[in-house]
Amino acid sequence: MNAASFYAKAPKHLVAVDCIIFGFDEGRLKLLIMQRKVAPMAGEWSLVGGFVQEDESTDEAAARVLELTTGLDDIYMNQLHCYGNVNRDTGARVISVAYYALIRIKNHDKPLAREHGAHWLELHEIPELIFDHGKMIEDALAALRNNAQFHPIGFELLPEKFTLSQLRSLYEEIYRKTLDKRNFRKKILSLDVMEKLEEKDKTSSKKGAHLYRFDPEKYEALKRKGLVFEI
Amino acid sequence: MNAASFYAKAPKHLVAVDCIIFGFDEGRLKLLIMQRKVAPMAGEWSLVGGFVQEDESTDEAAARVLELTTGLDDIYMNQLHCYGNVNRDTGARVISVAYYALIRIKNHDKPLAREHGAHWLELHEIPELIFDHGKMIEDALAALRNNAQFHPIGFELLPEKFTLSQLRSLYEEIYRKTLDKRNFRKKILSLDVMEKLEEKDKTSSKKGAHLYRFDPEKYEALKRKGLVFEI
DNA sequence: GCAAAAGTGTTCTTACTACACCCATGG
DNA sequence: CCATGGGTGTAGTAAGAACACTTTTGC
Repeated sequence: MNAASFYAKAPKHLVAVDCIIFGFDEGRLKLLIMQRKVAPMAGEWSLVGGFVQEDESTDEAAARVLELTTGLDDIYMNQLHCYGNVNRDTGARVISVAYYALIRIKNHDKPLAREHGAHWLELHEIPELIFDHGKMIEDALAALRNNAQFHPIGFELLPEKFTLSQLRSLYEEIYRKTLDKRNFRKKILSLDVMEKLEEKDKTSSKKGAHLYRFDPEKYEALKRKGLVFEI
Repeated sequence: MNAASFYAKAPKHLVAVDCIIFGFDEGRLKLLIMQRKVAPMAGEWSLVGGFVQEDESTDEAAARVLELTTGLDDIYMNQLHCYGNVNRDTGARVISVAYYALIRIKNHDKPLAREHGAHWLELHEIPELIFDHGKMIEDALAALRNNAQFHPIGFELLPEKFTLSQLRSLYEEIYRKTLDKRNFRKKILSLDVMEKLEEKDKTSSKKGAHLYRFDPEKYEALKRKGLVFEI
């Protein structure tokens, strides 16, 4: 077989990207989902997605789709899985590559999201979704849990400056269990990957809590020492 | 936009699967790689792969491709990652979904593999591969290491009956470090996921070593107790 | 002065690490 | 009888889990 027929003989497929967009606000993990605009399943709840174009990688397609609904670029994004069942999309055979993104919910373009019919919902509020999108969310949550344990990705969900209480309640949300306040502080501070700021946050207590900032250089130093971030 | 044009307007892509096939033989981790038959890059070393057909899922395509070269079905296989860069394949734009497979090297159909120009090579013998296949192997090794630590997948690479020394040397290969004999035995036996057989294997010692067999039911019992397999 | 969240240490238990000798057997 | 790999136990150390009170300050 020559090269031309090798490639020419092979079938072509629609390839989509779907984004599981996590945010953290008011102490709760949230997901950005939207109401589908086209048939089949128009009006039903769905993840944010789109087709991969000729001139873009799947990563680029996911970033484009994300920016279209949130106005954000340069955000943390990870490929989750490629969903390739023949009948997963009832409108046509579509292979979908799913990505999960972690965004600072305060930073996103709220009017733009509204315009696209997108809404932030807490995990327990998520309605039934089209196709295999429910499974995608389930898988993304599992991946987020695994990933958060050994990589400093939690910080992607918090504002740049945050208190230890906020950080702890984020991990409590991710792991769905309460964490001992003293042990958590001891552990995260022992890793020495954050800078302690002079400023205090007084929005949630009269005493005020110190603000911290994740320091990528300190994290690199930790890795150079051969130690692993684990929380 | 109506449904017809929504799907019709989207571009279609060639979608391939590539398999990183791990085996374990003579105390060494090995990979099955082959010499490519078609241009471009004919004759160069490559992973085993093929195009996803209209009527099969990506998982099915990977299983088909694997069976074509090894004669084996019902083998352990995991999706690794979808590689979607525009120019990753120099012959055409091809999106590739990579899978890694763990096989019992003794069981595969050797003549069939030879017929396809496939060879088992140790990790340090792997030549430069076409496209991004080298990166795929790197990623697969990292995934194998992560996965082996918390899931009982090592057993997929060993014969049904194996000695503790074989099991330990497999983990030494995967982790690329020596493991203390006594601590390893203590740890793996404490998990209680293997059945100790009466038979002994005398091929590598005069005294003979007890054979063990992985017991999926014992593993399920471990999980029910809320404990995690970790080695 | 009191409510509400911030901040702080110690003890106990458990799991991992390091380490060296005897055993059984085929040749 | 000896060379070879199989098999075993203990002591020290480090990390995680459990747990309660004092501090600050706005109202």
